[in-house]
Amino acid sequence: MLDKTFDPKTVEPRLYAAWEDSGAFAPKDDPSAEPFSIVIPPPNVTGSLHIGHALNNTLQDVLTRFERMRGKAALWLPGTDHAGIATQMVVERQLAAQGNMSRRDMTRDEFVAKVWEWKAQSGGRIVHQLRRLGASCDWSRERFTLDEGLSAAVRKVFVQLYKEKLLYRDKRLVNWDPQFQTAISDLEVEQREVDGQYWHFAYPLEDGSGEIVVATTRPETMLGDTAVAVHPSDERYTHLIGKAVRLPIVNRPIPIIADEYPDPEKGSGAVKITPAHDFNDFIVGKRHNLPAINVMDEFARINANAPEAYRGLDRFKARAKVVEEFEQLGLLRGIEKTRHVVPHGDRSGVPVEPFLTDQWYVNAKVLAQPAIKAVEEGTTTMVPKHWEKTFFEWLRNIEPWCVSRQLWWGHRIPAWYGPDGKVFVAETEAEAKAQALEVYGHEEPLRQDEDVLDTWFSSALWPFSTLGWPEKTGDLARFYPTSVLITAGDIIFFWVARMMMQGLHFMGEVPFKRVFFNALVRDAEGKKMSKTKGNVMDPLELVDDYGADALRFTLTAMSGHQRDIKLSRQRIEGYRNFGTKLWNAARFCQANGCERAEGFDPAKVGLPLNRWIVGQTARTARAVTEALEECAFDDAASALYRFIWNVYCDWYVELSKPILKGEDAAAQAETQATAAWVLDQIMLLLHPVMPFLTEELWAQTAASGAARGHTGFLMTAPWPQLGAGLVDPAAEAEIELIVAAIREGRSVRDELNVPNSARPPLLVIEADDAQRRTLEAAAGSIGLMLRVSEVRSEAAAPEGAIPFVVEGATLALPVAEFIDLTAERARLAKEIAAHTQDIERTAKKLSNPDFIARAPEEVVDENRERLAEAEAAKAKLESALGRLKAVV
RNA sequence: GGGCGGCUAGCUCAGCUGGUCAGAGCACCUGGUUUACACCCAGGGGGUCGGGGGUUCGAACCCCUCGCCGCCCACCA
Repeated sequence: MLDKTFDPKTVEPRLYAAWEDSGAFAPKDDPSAEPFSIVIPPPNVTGSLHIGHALNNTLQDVLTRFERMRGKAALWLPGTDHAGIATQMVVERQLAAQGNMSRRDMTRDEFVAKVWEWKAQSGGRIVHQLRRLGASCDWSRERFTLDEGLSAAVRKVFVQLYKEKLLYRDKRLVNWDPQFQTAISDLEVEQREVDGQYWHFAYPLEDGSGEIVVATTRPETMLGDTAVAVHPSDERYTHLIGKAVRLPIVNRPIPIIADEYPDPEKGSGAVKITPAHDFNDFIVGKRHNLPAINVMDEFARINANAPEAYRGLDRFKARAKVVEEFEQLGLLRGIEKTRHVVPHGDRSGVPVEPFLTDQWYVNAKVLAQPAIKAVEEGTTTMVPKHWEKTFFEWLRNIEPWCVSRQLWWGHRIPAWYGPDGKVFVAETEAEAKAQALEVYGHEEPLRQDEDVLDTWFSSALWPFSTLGWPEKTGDLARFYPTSVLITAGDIIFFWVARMMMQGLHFMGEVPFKRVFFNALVRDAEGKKMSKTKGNVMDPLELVDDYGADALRFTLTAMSGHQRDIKLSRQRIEGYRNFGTKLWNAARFCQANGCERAEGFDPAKVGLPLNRWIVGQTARTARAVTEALEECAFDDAASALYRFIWNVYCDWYVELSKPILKGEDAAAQAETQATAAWVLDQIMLLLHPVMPFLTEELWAQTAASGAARGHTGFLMTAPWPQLGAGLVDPAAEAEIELIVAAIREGRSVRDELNVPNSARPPLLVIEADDAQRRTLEAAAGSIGLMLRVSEVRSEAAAPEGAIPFVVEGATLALPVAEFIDLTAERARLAKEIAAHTQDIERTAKKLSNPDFIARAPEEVVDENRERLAEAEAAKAKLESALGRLKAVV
């Protein structure tokens, strides 16, 4: 006998180990099986499982398990990302904590060795946490973005793009993170609104004839000013164009130039131009051939290009000093408080500095075109659809992608420099040397580029590099393009778009046919979870408290097309209860001898109740299948929930009780077999979402084993394929009538406060023969569920009987002695009012000639029927009310 | 400034290509020791579908407009 409740704590680890040991997570070898593949969004190797991962990976597992059961060769390929900056930070922090040793106190090789050491010890914790969720990844294929195969892929891509001139080295302004002393890409810059001020500085004219006032929020950059720009149409300054100002402090003459860039409406209309420290100024500088004077070093300290007194000063100290000096010089014309946005490094949190350096760039504009086209043509589709707009918006306005990082942890850039600075890009040093030999005619020492690649450069290759590319592996041939990508929307640019670009470029095919963007999980109040707010929900803790299945079902059920999910413990608890409900239904079946019968054919059952539940099962199987095919996870979950709880448990099990406990052996046997068969279908259909509970039930209902035609795990059992032929409309009509009679009858009893102990008969007053037969045949169930003594036909409702109308039939409960007449009058009046409203609305519609003329015929007919039914029901109730009044 | 989402019962949300579409779960109220389940069962109350306008025989659903809420992108003169 099953325990009273399912115990996830003991079952989950046991089952997971058993699945994993059995090899069931690997795709089956059968070459005729259709492939299905998902590559995991590789979590940072430093990461630990958060609720967003739980959502994302639950959905991947649901699809993987579903497709595996459907007989496909299903591969869910796991792995982790080396996460350049994040990991380097973690290890640096750890080093600092341990022995005050900084990365800069050791060689690059020593530091990288430390990181690997760290990775071996504590990296990849997250992949173990994924197992707790039940993730059926093929761990034998697990990859890491820095492992040898993936590194080879990175080098090959770099070299090829370079040869194709889609990757190049360029000196231009980058977003520089002074905290980490590295360039970062546009996407890693976060705009934060902060308090700041404008300082208005007067720059004296060289000829002593006056001054021109400029405003700035970054006074320290004036040390690198090389011009002052005014708008050509700005009459205030026309006469100054071509003259020069003498830059204070620096004491350098710089020209006043005319350019379209300054906005005469803003500030003084004159703008200081610092090409080396401002993106707009850089462009202006190019136009006018201005020198770009870089006045900072990689720590954002003032460098030797500035006057002596400033050298070595931090940018903010320099700022204060510049302001002070302007004041002393009597050239400070004003200070104005402002609130403005300042770009910050998303990892470091410090303001980034536009910085003039040599970096490697990818020509994303070119690579973007096929990616745009693939989505436009639907080769790759996005769910929810609106993400496609976001995708297009970014790709159509894409800028060159800065891919070099001044870090140590990552893929070292495969470029070598000769003594004269000539660059040789090659997959190996040997090749680079060979190239150099060609050029120089003799051997020259080469120096490899110190930088590493943006982490996302390797992530972009993930869908094919993990399958073995550039080798022509069997996996690559079989599983690329992958079937679907499930990811969070916040990395659509970082990752999804770049995979599209690289996948199309190197494989000639999209990396995935469909992308599902899962929502962002927030707390119950809708706030973003964060450690500082203390509202983080730890998925592992939730698994401990409610079981993995409850969490999985919750996340699945809530993952509609919303942008975010508000998660509460209460929800999870509700779905935990759902699991228990099913568990107990199985327990009921077990206690009542419900086992699969050898050779059981659902199409051949005879009892209407059984024909009905078989049909409902077929409908549900179809609904769940279709939903999962469309990534409509919430629809799948709600179809399951409804069927299991509100159909199988609430009605089928209840209605079957008299049969199971009754005398008719044939009916009993058929019902036992049917109940067990349906329960099996339920386990199968629910398994992708609740794998543990269903697998355990499957094992514990082993009495059905032989008849199942499948030995071994539920997770490898075939997905139900139930034809529409199993739906029997006649059986449906019968059960619907019984259900409606019980519902209505209960409502009557409750509203009139008929005591539970009362056992009146249910009288069938007006009904067609079929209805009469159905109700009488179901007397056992109705008796039990409606607490009536019998179901019997009667020509007319006796005095004081309470009538109610169901599917056009009039039934009555003779309970006059128990009831409060006032309550009954109120009940009847309420019913009548509801019908009256319906009648009015429908009649109004039907009296509209335009409606009759223009609405489709079936809609008109439908309304006519509806009106007739409502009028009939109302009439019956009114006569009942009339009789009631007569009695009083 | 540009773009995107959302605004439906107290709360969280379903309602796809306009015609039983006004729903579900939770919460709430009432009643239940019916041997599957109190992590349960039965019944009940509750919404002029953000405001306004329009298209239509008919709009929560389509169009326009306004209003909030949230997100993304751009933007340190």
